[in-house]
Amino acid sequence: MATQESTPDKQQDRLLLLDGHSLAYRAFFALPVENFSTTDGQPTNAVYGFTSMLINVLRDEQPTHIAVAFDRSEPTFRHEQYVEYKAGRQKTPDEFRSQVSLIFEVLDALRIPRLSVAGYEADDIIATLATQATAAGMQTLVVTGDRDAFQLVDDNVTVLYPVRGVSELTRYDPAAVEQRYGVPPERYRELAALVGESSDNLPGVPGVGPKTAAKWLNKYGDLDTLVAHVDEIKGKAGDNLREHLAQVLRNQQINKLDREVGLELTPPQLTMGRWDRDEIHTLFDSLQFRVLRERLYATLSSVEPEADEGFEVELAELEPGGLGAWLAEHAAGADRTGLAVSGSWGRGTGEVTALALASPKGPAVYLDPAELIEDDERALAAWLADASRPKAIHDAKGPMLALAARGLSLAGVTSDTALAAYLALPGQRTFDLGDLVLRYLHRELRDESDDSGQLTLDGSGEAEAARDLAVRARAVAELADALDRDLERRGATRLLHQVELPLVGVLADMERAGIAVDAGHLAGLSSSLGGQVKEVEQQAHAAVGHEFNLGSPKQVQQVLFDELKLPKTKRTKTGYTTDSEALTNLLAKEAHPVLEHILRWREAAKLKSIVDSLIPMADDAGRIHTTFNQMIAATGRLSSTDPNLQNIPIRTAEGRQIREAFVVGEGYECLLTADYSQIELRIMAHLSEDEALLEAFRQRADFHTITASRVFGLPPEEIDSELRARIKAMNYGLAYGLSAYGLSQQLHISADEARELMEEYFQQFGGVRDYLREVVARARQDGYTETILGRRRYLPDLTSDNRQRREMAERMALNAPIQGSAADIIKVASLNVDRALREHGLRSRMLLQVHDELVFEVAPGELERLQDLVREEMVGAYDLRAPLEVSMGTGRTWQDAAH
DNA sequence: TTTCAGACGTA
DNA sequence: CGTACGTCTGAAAG
Repeated sequence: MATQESTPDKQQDRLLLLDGHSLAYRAFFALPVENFSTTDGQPTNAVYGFTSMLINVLRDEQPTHIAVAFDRSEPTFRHEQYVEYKAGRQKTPDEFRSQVSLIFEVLDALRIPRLSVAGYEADDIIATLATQATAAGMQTLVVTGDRDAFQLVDDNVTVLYPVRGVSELTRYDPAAVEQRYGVPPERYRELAALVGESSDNLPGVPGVGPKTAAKWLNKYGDLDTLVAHVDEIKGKAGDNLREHLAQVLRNQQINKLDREVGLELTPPQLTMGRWDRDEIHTLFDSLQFRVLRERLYATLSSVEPEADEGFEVELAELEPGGLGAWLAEHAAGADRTGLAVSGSWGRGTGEVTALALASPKGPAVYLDPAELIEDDERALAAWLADASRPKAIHDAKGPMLALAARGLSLAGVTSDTALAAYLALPGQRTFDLGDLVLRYLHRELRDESDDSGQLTLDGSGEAEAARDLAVRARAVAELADALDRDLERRGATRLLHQVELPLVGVLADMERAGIAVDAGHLAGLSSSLGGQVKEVEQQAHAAVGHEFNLGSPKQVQQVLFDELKLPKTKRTKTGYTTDSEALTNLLAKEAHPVLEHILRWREAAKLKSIVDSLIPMADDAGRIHTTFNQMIAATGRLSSTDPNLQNIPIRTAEGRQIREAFVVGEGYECLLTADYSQIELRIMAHLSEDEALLEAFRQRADFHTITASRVFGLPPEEIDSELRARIKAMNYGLAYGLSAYGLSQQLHISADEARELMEEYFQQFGGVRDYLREVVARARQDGYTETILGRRRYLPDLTSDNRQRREMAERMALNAPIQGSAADIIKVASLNVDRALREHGLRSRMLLQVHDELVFEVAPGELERLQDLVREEMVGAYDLRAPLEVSMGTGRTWQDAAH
């Protein structure tokens, strides 16, 4: 017996056994073959699903031993016992058969042993190996889509059974089997014999399901005893049992797994060999598995032990006045200095409590700006503002605001590690320095210097805080280098250096400027809306005859559906929706006055809450400062918080009154708004190169009318508002992955009409359809989409076997290049406008960015020059095949400046 | 106090 | 069964 492989374990060996056929077969039916084929037509859905599952289970279970068992095509001993075994099964489709050898190739490339024995099924091989593994003191994990394997489950053997496709595995240990089937694993065979297994053509007792079978087995203890007492069973089920007893006993024979198959390898020999990276690369390339390849590499590297070192810092102790010399010695070269700032920031300002600089060579310094003497402060200011002194910092905007509040400016930031990580991982919502350091450097964000703790200044936490900040500065410096390499690999270096990094300062300036509000106007709105809310509330209560909370969807549901018995609306997780769309539809069917009251109340209450949230936001100068977040939106857009000034109402007249509260500030002449017209549609035309769509833009008349005129074959003047509205919905909906069903809902037309409309649209604009298809197919291959500036969005769900998730990812893939390219363009425009304002020495300033709109505060006498400059920079931000157009408006208030 | 769901504001 | 966000509110969970 070969025993040299088995190690007297300090940690128990874990054997992973997979049933190759059953898993591949599952994958084959779970993944649509249209989406999983190579460009030359080889179907890969089964290989893909199998390999994906294999990678996941390697990652999650980290087995020490592994093998994959396969069935043979020859008949098995079960056929000898029962000729009808597995009869009536559909012949395996050719598309599946051709993939089995590909799976062999994958396993061979990964050096994973595969086993099959003539006359036996994969299950028997697995049963044999699991039995031997237990005897050898190993833990076994069986991954299979065949329920017969549940009979193997015990304290040492666990079955992982796929649910819903191939992406999720349920763990069956003895307790889980018992909970699911009501019998312990050793009784599972007996239960299956009673219930039957249709896929094996083993009929059970008619009318007996798992529940009844479990009840019987639990009552009598086991199948033999049940058989002995078969005459006691009452009812129809009892009659059926007696009638089908022979069948049950035969089932029990057949579903018993053979644990003594003769095999060439024993469990301790089932090790994963050293695999060749190049071989994997070539194979996965030929299968066009780019995403999977990355996942595989990530999985195999994650198996490597995670180093848990910290950082060493040598903290310099400076004499007062010594900073200039220290900086000259340690932070004057072309190498990057790590910078960490502590303090607080927000609402366009901030406060620095401390700084740490980690020099490229090693020594670090900790500074309390409040305690610096004038010379040192001057040296620090000069160094921070010196663009030729490269710096790395994590999330620079806040520190910039805090530094600015002390009159310090920050330049020369060649890496913002948070921003860089956002470009690498745009779907992530937070970019914690500690997490990134762990991910990229495999290190912990903690002090590991020999002398740590030695340098206690006064027993307070100050020394520790100093070291912590210095560690952050050192970590940022090292992380910046790792991220530089990562971004280079992802093709995002230019985007970082030419767009995102310079934008940080522009955003900080906008936040610092804020926008003036008319406090009196807001107060007036609040009270008038408050009056309306109260009034409508009373009307609503009167209409139903009692009080209820209009703000509670739950109570509204109760009133509408329980008390008033109005027709049920679309389901939500917890009940029936009461959203405005549903209530409006309800109103058309069954007008009850309370419906209107609810709608009006909601509208007024929403507006009031916006107004009331704005009022306390104004600073002493009467200005409101938002915070722009540059690292939230997965598409590359900015977002705005605290307050969100990107969703100030504009659609309704009442809402627009809120815009009137945003006014030009003292010392300025007026507000100017400039927005791109139909930027997303222009981008769609540009990317698709659809000639008809490009031509529609060239005509420079109303775009929706022109496109409608093409679709309906009518001259533009005969396009009424109804027809225009339909095509407008199409035009916009396309970029969101709108379906015929969705279109029909939105336009209140039948699904057939909607389908026809889409058909007619694509007859004229077929290039758009081709483009949208292509963009998804390409993203599936690459694993990501890309904008015009190379901003990526990673969409692993494009290959999910869950239809809902996959289709969601497909819509994201359609939209991301369009929305993201628009974000790229307005970012470039903001940068160029900002630069031009300074070059021309204008005092006017940029205040807000609202996705396709920029808002400016115009200094006296500068309006005309500003308009020219803004138009030029916005139009020139990117050369689209459907050239960018900008419309502008001016006025005392944001509302007046609308156009 | 925190978290979730539902509703609704914007592009 | 149309993308991307943020905020408010009530209600449930801690």
